[in-house]
Amino acid sequence: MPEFQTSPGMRDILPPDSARWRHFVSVFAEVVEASGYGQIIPPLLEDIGVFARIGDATDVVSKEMYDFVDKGDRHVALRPEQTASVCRAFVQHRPTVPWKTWYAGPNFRYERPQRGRYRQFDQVGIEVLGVDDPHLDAEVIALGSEFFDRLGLRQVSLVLNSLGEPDDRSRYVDALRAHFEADLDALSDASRETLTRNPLRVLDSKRPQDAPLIEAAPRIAEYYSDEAAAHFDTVQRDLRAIGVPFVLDPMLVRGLDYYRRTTFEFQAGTLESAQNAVGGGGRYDGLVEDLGGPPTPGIGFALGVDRTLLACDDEGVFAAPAANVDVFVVDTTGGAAALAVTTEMRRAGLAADRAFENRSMKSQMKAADRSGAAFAVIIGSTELDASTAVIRPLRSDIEQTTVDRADLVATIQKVLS
RNA sequence: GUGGGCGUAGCUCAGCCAGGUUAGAGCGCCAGGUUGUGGCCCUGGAGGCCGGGGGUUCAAGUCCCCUCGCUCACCCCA
Repeated sequence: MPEFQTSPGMRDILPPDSARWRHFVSVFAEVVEASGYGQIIPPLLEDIGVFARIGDATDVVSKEMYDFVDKGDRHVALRPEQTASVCRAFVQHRPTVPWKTWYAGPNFRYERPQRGRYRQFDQVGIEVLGVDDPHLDAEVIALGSEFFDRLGLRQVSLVLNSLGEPDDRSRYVDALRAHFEADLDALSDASRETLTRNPLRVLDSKRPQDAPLIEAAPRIAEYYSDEAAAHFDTVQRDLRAIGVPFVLDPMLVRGLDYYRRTTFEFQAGTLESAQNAVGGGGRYDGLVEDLGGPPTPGIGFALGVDRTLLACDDEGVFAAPAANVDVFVVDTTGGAAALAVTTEMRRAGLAADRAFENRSMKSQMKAADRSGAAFAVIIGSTELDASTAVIRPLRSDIEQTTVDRADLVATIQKVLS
């Protein structure tokens, strides 16, 4: 074992995996920028107070924060998510609304790593601030669906719920607590523990023991105000109108305290139970105010890059990695000719690679094969003396040809097209 | 934070239960067979303090304890 390895829950993304990582982000950027969203790049580090507003009842804040005191005695934390940062930025810069933003980048949570869960994990997402309109909820949700579609992932389902207005939500939480406390013995130990911190999350328990009591629990819909009910109705009608399939789940309660009204989650059908959520979001109308700004409605979602890529693997979305280069230059005369030829090709816009250390032709040809290049250009002493080069197709049975060095780049460009 | 499984070559793993001379395989890598040509085949080579520490023993990759790491699950979340 080497002396140094990646810290727990951190990992290197190596080629060729890094290529699909970049592809993922660029597809996302295409989808949301075509809908008027602009990229925001918040810092990785914020005053810990920014994230504390996510909610004391959440593990994300209470146990999983990567926080420390810096040399200036500031208590800071690596961001566990980006929504709070976006809201902080809104309060700080006061852009005109609607403020439609997207982001991509790593977040940090100090948890035990497992499949699809890392301490440093990447998310892409969008946030819209300053608009209280159910049609926006529908747009945001639809963009998430559109992205998975564009990525090529098929088995993703959209789960939808509404937590009601804050008042509705708190009346419901009270009712839930009363319901569970009336029959505390029937609840699992873990859920009893959850109940004291956040009664809503008991609904999320997957323990069979809890199923009957959860089934018998009051439903959030019974506590909606007229406004909340109307808002949610419109969102559902919108989604049907534009052909975005979804399933309602009154038990969908998202983990972060700031959610209210519309909440949703994207679940991958190929991933097993607990880690099947590849993305989630909802309204967080009070968050900007909590951070010291004016009352401002907000909605957004975040998608987990790692988990979505796991789902992509299961569906074989990224089949064969593409070749890195068009041409591989084999030079058995010392290597200077390969330098000249690859440089000329690169300046002409071709992707070209070569071997070093003056290896044998056999060795260089093997490297050419491995590179995935469509053609090898071979320069030996004969070609060097005659100012020519051999063009050898590597992916077909076509005969190799010899061309003048002066015509080499033009010829390659022609055969590649 | 809790529990299970696993740490042996660059990678995937065998060997451990029933300790015994020099620790293996496949793939990958390098070289040669092929004095100018990749893939297929053949031959050879490099590459291991068997995760680390302690213990038992004449003897430990193998048994025991501790520790670190990875992994899966719980919890929580993306």
